[in-house]
Amino acid sequence: MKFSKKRKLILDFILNNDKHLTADSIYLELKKDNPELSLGTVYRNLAQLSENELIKKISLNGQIDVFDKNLEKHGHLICDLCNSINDIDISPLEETIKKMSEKNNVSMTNYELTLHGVCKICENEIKE
Amino acid sequence: MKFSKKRKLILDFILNNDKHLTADSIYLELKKDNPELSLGTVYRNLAQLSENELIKKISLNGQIDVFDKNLEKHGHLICDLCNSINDIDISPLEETIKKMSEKNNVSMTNYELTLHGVCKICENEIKE
DNA sequence: ATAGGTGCAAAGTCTTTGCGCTTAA
DNA sequence: TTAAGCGCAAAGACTTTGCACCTAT
Repeated sequence: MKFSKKRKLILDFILNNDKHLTADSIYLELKKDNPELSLGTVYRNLAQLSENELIKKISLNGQIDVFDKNLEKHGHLICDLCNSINDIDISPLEETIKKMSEKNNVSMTNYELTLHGVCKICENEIKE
Repeated sequence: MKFSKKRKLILDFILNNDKHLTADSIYLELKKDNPELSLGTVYRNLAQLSENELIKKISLNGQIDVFDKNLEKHGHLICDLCNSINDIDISPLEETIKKMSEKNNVSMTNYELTLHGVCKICENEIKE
């Protein structure tokens, strides 16, 4: 994989960002300082970078794909109110899920867990 | 909610089918005997029926939504080879997930678990 | 030198929607 | 009767792709 200027730009942006980013949000943000950047390039790079496991592609609630710098196995919490996405540790489930796949007689290659609820920030706003 | 002929047609088809169906597959299948059926109607009915909890909308791996007659809480196994979707029992995780949401300090409303791997049928084909 | 990357715009896929007609309750 | 549903076709949202030019290696 070649490391073009655009590719570095996109990768750095993701690595230096704590949010879960959509292709479009990356495009819009980077376009501010790089007006010639095209959305197609962003999509092509996100595909390339996630194939090469430098970032992680997450298909959560259908609609929009989101990209994550956290390559570790983890779950997501999507807030019902603000739609924010937060990573959660799912190591406590690891064992049970493995057993489950054995019980179902399947050789598991991967799994995804997504919780829906109200995030801490929104919870606090309600209390006020 | 009114129970029009088309709505009954679509609901019955889902309830009498064991597969996880996409809007398009429902449309194509029903159109055979109901040539005037339109895809918009299928989408509108699927939305309506799942809002009223007669069927369940499942957004799995991003792209396409799928509809399920199984209203019980359950997980899904998507086969890496044939892309089939099978329901799996996730009751063994219930407790741990609840604890996890408490630990993360969020009021959980729902969760989804999807396993990826090789289903029994494909597994057997490989062995042969 | 050249395989791979880029911008741009067109096309693709899935889903929603506006409109005038139809139908269940 | 009338709110809700329908067919149709157009539009939306997100993503991919073809092409001619450019650039990292």
